Amino acid sequence: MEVLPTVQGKGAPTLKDIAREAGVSLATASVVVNGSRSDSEVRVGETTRTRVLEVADRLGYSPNVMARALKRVRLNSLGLSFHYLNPVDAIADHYGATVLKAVIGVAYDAGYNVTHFHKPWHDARQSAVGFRDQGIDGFLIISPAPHSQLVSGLASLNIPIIVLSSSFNQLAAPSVDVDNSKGARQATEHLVELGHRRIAHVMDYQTQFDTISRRDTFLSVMAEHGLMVPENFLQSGVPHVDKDMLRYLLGLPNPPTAIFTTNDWIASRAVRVARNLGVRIPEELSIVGFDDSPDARAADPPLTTIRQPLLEMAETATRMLIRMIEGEFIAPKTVWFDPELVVRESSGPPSASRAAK
Amino acid sequence: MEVLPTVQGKGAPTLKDIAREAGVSLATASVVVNGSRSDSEVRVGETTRTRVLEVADRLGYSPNVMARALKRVRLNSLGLSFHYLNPVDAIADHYGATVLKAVIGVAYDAGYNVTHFHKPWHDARQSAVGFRDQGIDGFLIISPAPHSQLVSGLASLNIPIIVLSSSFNQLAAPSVDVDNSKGARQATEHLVELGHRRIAHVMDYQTQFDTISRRDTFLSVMAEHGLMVPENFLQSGVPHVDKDMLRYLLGLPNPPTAIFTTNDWIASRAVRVARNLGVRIPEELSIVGFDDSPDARAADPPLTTIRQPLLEMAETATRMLIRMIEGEFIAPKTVWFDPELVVRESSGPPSASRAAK
DNA sequence: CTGAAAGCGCTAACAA
DNA sequence: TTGTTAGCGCTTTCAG
Repeated sequence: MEVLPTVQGKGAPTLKDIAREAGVSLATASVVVNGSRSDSEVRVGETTRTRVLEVADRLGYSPNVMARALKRVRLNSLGLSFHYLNPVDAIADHYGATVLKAVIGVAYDAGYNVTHFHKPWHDARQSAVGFRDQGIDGFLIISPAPHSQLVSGLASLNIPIIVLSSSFNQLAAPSVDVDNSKGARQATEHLVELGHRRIAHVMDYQTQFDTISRRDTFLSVMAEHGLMVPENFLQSGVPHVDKDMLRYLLGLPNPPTAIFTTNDWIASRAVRVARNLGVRIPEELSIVGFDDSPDARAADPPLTTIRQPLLEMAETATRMLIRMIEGEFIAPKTVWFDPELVVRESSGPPSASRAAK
Repeated sequence: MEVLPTVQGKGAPTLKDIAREAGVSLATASVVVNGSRSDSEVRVGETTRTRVLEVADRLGYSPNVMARALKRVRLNSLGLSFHYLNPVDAIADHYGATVLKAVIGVAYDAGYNVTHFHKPWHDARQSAVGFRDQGIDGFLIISPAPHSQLVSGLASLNIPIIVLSSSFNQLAAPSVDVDNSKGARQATEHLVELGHRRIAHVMDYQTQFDTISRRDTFLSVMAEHGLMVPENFLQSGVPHVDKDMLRYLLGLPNPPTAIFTTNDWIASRAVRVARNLGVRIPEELSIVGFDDSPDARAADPPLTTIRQPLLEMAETATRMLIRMIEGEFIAPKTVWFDPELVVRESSGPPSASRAAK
């Protein structure tokens, strides 16, 4: 029976062991075991090499990452810091799961592993310092708060970082984001082209950057078309669209014929509440969301929405990080991804009677 | 060739730096900086101690985890291996996000961080060896396949591991799971008590362990009550309940008056398809799910379901792992969590006409 | 109370 | 082609 290697620290075979066993020097063993230099094939004789490899295999050797790290080689390890502090909810689930999937996939393919860092962000400058020696090569910061000191802190320490989904100005690091403004424009123009004139907007009550950008663009586009948006057409969900809000909106003297919401989660809630209120969609009310999350398909009727290519975005961010880590210079700019209008069944032309002023 | 600076190589102050700066020896600095022995308070003079601390603070010192690890101290780091290979879908989203939240929360409170490991599982024995020196103290394995070699491999290496959501027999490690059998019993008996006699079951087409256990218990309970389950009342979603299946089920000479599904996702699909088919729920058809995921609440009507305390389960698993890592012996048994029947609006007594044979 | 010294496992000059 | 050697930053006896 083979001798089972044990946990690190409990006598796992070391390079020294295999060197002794194979009758070569430590250095030779090292070179063989991790084809260090490209010319290593030449450096070590074929017989020696196979012998060493054989021993390494027999002993169940695997290099001690920690020791290797001490030599200031890259650790091939990414830090990931999610910034959705909210309790798990429908949005966070999908967003987080998608991002995680992308990051892990790309990292794995590139030979990196990813570890979570969730130290408290208050006192972020301090945290940043703490991260430095945690043994990661770079950080991916997911959706940090607008003025996150974590970003500036890490950046000032010269740690490679990429920011995802939070591309405010003056960001001290490269970032990846969807073009929220373009998406909001697509949504608004879609509705306008269908003939809607009275369009309401419902946003999350949290003042995230993307949320604001979507609302502002909505307002600009409406203005460009000479359409007025009454003050009370601008609502905030808490964070869902509740019956009262919708009833209020639809009970106005000149009710909206369409609603553009800041995300699919809110939109799908709105659809459901509307249906329970006996409002037919899209005949009596059009609703357009944002994200194209599973909520959009699951809604009944399925949502017209703005697709955000989250998976690709996260993959791109991860690749950028790895390139930075591997020495490439990447300017602290934002890579914008184009959103895409996905027309499903929750939007249509306003009915003649309602469209009439 | 140049060696690119890694995060930690960036000229961060070392213990040596602070020792020199404070005019003490390396050893003293070490003792002060990480109150090593319980009697360290005594070991170092108060003045020296404050001076060292002050310098450390001023220089922004933080210990190099890698170097410390070399000394075979615990690394305070957990490995996490998710086993949901499927593309991100609604179930995986919520399951994964909840587990991750629990694990990270508990780990953080205990001063551990968590890193993802997703090396290929085929060739698991090999992978296990590879994990050993990755610098983690223990592994949390989420929902491994029934005969995962990863589990046995890791176990044989004597690495502390805990398995979540996959408690088949002969497991070589402690595990945490919901009592699927009890849950299926609650669901089935709920339906029987409401007066249902013809109950169908729809499961995922994947043969996961929990799925099988739920179906088998459903059958046992039905048998205990002397109720027959025709062969064609046992269906598999692909993985959703499609129109045809439901139409088939309801079109049978003696159609079921209720359906118990293997999870909420399938149940919520079923509810929606039924509604589109013009079937009223629960008057004409009762549907009971499993999990109490967000899908259950989001369904219309909201689902009666079996609540699985996933967050607590994952937290418990993490705590167990940490206890193992810290030296406590934990027997390789399963800790079962009780499921709980949550009655909402998707279940009710069968209507008189349909209940009649 | 404090310092000197010996490594942890590995890599990379530099020798041979 | 191979071996020797000097650390990486830290902890920890063991002497002063």
